[in-house]
Amino acid sequence: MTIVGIVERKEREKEELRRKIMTAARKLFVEQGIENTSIRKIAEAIEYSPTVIYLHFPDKESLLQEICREDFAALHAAEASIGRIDDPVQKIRAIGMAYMKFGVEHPEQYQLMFMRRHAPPTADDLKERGDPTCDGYAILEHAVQDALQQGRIRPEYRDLSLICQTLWAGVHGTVAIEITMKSNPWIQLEDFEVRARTMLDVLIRGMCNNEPSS
Amino acid sequence: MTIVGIVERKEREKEELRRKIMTAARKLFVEQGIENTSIRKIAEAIEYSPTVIYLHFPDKESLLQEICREDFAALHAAEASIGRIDDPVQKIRAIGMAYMKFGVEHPEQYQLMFMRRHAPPTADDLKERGDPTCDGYAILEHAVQDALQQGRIRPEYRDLSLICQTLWAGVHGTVAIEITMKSNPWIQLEDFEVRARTMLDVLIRGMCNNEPSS
DNA sequence: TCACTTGAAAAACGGTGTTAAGTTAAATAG
DNA sequence: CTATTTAACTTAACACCGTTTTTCAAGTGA
Repeated sequence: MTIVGIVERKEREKEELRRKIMTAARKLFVEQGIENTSIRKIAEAIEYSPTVIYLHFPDKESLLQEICREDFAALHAAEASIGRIDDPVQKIRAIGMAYMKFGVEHPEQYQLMFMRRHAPPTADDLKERGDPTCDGYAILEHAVQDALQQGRIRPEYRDLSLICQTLWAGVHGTVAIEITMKSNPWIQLEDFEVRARTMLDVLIRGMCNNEPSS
Repeated sequence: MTIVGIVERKEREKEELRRKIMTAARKLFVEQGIENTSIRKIAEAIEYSPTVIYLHFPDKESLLQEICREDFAALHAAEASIGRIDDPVQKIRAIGMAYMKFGVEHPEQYQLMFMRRHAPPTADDLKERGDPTCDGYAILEHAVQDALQQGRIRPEYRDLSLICQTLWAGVHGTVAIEITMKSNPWIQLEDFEVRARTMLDVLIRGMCNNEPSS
């Protein structure tokens, strides 16, 4: 006769192993880079055979996406941790700064999230759960919405998502260049802090009505 | 007795094969994507054994970089083909547009050039030839220099390379997002043309002194 | 005890970049 | 003309990779 708890213990163990895989994988990503991290190395790190990974994830891409999902949550948390800022333009600035800071402090995760072509939508995945990226994106959208409503945005920009995507492109470009070109001997980049601040200044000045500059 | 021409013919043939490898490789990159292009596939395309490629390039990375170098020349040509524009700010706008156009029209090449971490500098390569990227970059630098001298840049921006890198980050972000996120079902991007134009407007308005907007 | 499910591992498949060892044809020297 | 060297090229192999199939052993239910 089977004790009731036994199946629960099994599920718990299974979940534990899944977690073990994901944390080991992320650790390897961060320490050795994404393309140097193989299924076999992950398996070795957790002291299991490579095949057990396939009992928890259909393929490597899914494992990546699952890690990605958690990292999106981390980015969301970073943005959400910004205290209440009443001035929506200052809020936008703070969000942009938090975004870029996250990017350079977690370059491997950032590459996973924003610098890889994503796999086509598997239809299942489409309905299963909401867009993982939109949490963080929604925070920006909200701030921009506020700015729009308070008449802080220049009149020629009325399209919310166009504004957001332009801001996003600016900060993304700054982070992406830092990650990609940091080790490039041909280009000597200015200090990242300075570039980040300059980008935000330029974007905000270019999009917003003239206000007392920060 | 050795005919003089014979060694030259050999060199010519060797150079021909080298060219054949590079054009086949680029063709495969463009048609099937970078990560789907293997040494073996390139070899098959030119109807030689895989090893012959290693007689012309020390490794795959070097082949990539060599192709990269040619593509930088193409980008340079695209920027250089811009006609003479006297207004330096308009010139900057045109350069930015040409850059972004090149990026979306040659996404695989663009990824090769600007969206991969480059290998560490092999010391030999350092002295051998100049920076391949600086040709295109120099054009932008020149235009910004003009704008600076003509007092078209806001007084808070005096550092030439900081200005250039900020502009670059903006247009790069726009292109990179287009390439990476085009196939992402979660995000529906605005029309690329619109985003590109908006980015340039915002950057220029944010950096330049107020002038009659274009 | 015996059949059956289940979790994990071993082995294998087809692919990758790369290297070492052969082969073969051309160019040279005597 | 013939022998030898050289160069171009291929074949075979190595060590990886992601993934699938097969095998195995331990636990479960009757």
